[in-house]
Amino acid sequence: MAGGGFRPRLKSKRWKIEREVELLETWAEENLYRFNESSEKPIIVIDTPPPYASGRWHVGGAAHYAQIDMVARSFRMRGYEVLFPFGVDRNGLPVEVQVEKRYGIRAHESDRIKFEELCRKFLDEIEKGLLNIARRLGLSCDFENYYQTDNPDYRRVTQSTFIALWNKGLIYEAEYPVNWCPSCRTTIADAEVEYAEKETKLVYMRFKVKELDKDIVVASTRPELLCTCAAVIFNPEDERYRHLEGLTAIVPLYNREVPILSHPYARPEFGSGLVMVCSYGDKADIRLFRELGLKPVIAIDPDGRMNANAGKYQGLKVEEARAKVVEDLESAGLLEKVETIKHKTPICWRSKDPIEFIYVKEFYLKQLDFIEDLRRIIDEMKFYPERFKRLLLDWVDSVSIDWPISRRRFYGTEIPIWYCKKCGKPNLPEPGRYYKPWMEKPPFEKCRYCGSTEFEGEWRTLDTWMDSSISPLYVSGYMRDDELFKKASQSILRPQGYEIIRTWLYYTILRVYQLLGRPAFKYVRISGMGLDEKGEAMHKSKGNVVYPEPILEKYGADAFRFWTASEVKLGSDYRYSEEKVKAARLFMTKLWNVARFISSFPQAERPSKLEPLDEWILAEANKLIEVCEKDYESLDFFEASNGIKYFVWRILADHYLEAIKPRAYNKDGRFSSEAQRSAWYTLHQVLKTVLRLLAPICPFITDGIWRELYGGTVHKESLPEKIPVKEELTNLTEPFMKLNSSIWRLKKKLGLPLSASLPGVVFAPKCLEIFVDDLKHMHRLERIEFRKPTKEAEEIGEGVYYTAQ
RNA sequence: GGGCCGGUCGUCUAGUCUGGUAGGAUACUACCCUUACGAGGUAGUGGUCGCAGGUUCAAAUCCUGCCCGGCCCA
Repeated sequence: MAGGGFRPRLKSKRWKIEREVELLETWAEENLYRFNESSEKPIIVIDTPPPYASGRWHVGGAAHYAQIDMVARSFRMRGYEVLFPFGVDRNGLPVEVQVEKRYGIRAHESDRIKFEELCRKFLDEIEKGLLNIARRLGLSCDFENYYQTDNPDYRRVTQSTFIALWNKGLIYEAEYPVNWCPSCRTTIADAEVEYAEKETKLVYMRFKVKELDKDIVVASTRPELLCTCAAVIFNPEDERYRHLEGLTAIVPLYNREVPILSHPYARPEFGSGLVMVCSYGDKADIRLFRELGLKPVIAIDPDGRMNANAGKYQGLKVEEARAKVVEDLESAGLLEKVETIKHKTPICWRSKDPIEFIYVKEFYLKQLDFIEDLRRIIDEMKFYPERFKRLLLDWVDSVSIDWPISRRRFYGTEIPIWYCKKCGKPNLPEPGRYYKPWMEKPPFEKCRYCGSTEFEGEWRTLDTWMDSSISPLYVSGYMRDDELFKKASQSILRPQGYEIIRTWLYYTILRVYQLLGRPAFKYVRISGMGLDEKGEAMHKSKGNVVYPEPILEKYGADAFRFWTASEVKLGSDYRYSEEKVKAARLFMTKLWNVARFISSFPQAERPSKLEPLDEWILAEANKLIEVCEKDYESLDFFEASNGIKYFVWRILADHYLEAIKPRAYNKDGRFSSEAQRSAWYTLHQVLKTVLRLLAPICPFITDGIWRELYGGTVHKESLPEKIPVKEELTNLTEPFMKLNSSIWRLKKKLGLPLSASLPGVVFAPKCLEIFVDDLKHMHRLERIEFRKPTKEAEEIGEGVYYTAQ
């Protein structure tokens, strides 16, 4: 074989992006990622976040799913049977809002059956796009069996869990003040409330004190709630108002008498230090009414208008009433002044409109009773990174009311209840099928309480988190495949972003605990958010959304995936940057060409004795294996991807490949055939190691190379095992690389091309003597000595000397 | 007001747990044309590590206070 004739088996000079699409087809044909239920391997279930089908994925979303796929693939290569389902979340308010917008209709005024159809049509369109991009990213899910949270089977399971919890006595109906979104016309849970800093007017109003012939000034941002004012409070420490304790204030415009009390909630420095307590301006009001034993008056209707309790303001919207009240106070001489302040206002997470607190009868799921248990079982789950466990526990600690689970909306899982027309009591069906009480006859004849036969079906739906919070149960076979459920349900991994810890994660843990009495997850993996190039969250309204499709087309899915793996450590927010995807693409080219070079040489058996340099690169490869294993075990890809890149580019390509070229080609037979075969063996060994380590991150190029050079698919391989070599050889890496750099620098200084021979003597560190043959030919050295340099020798690098004589 | 995360070459970041020459990517400059790769290679320019104190022989790293940005909770 000496003397040339080496041609790369990989022909193209570059990894072609079209090959990715071909490989997708190959994988599909080969059913490569099918879950084998009867496998003997340990099972891991990945509770993939079902993306919400109300919009397209931006690069952050796509990156997140690519990472989850890396988790799935790395588990597969670590010897697990991986159940990696793909689901689409299609329930709930967001889609209704979009459909209302698109068709200019209001759900409350539309025919429900038609409205449902419009929602489904809209969802189908969006879903198609989601599935396309998910496939194109190379997600190794079983796309033939993806689930939808609005299909009858999923809704059947949601309803069954509702019925089960009802039978356990965990669900009750009650009339409490709730967070109410007037524009969505529904109750929302605390977890769905956001806060926005808004400019608000702080209105200073004059109240008369009945017992004294004197006015007091009360400041409020909600003057329209004067009609509900039930008390005026001041801070007990506040000297200014101590004398008012127990007196009576007279509410302006309404002339109602209310007590003046002291309570620490009033902050002396805010406004005048006097606060009016209304039902209900904010959450604190709710608490104060309860603590002070006040009687609430409700003045706002579900559609956000003032009712009869507001007197002359009846029928006005909240903002209109506010302006009118201020006007009237002014003309009555009761307005002291108005200040503009910044104020955190609670808003609805979907409509972004301010929420109100009104009395509504809703169904509640008990959660306060479970706080202690939740704390305990959360502690049993393993979090990556660990710090996010704290975040969840903090949320658990802040839960203060039970979870309102009924929604006055339409596109969701129906609450499976029929009310007896005679006695009004709720009758629930047996679990087992999907019920639509608003349009179906009940599956029973008589009321179980009074025996009457006339029923009225419940029209409301469930909070969509009632559906989402059973996703791990659904995918692991709960109520669908008992065999699978038994094997799989205690080994579930939840990957998700930190922004839905208090919703999806919290609710799932609560629900699974209530249903099964055990932790929902073994592992929880929490990732950061994808931001734009400036580091800001992407929002349609901000116009800074970047979509992944053109990027995948331009740079390929592997480059995109490599970018997301190597950008930041797990848990940190990551910025999208086209420059970085481009850089990842360059690495794909580099890897391809490394493989292309290696593909010039035949695969050889391990020779009885490896050349020292070959053993050294294998020792470095072993180190890389360790780094990757550790990273994959912690469900992260940052260290692995960067380690692989550094190894392939900076160590393997720059130093090892350059060093062994003379020996691998062995053009004039200066090396023994055994030494040559040692290089051949090592080259392929190292390439195979790299391909297997990188396969979870870049499944296309690694499989492309593997199939062409080694046959079969890399995706059926395990992660590589270390090859037994002397590990301490890695101590030579730094001196070896420094020596090479020194000589390259020297040749440059002397104006010699790198291919020229070097006439003088190089003095190198003693430890590198074992590489002498390779070093000589690599740099075309006349003489290299591993001893103390002579006096004339000049230092050309750390520990490296040269003299022309 | 409280909690968490972050502030490091022009830009994006690693290093902080476990103190010891601040590493990479990108951009920029010069050179090379070496039988895998010019979508390469080699070499180079560029940093008072947010600010002020403290501990230490030694601080990007540990401690205290402050400033700025983001997120979450009151």
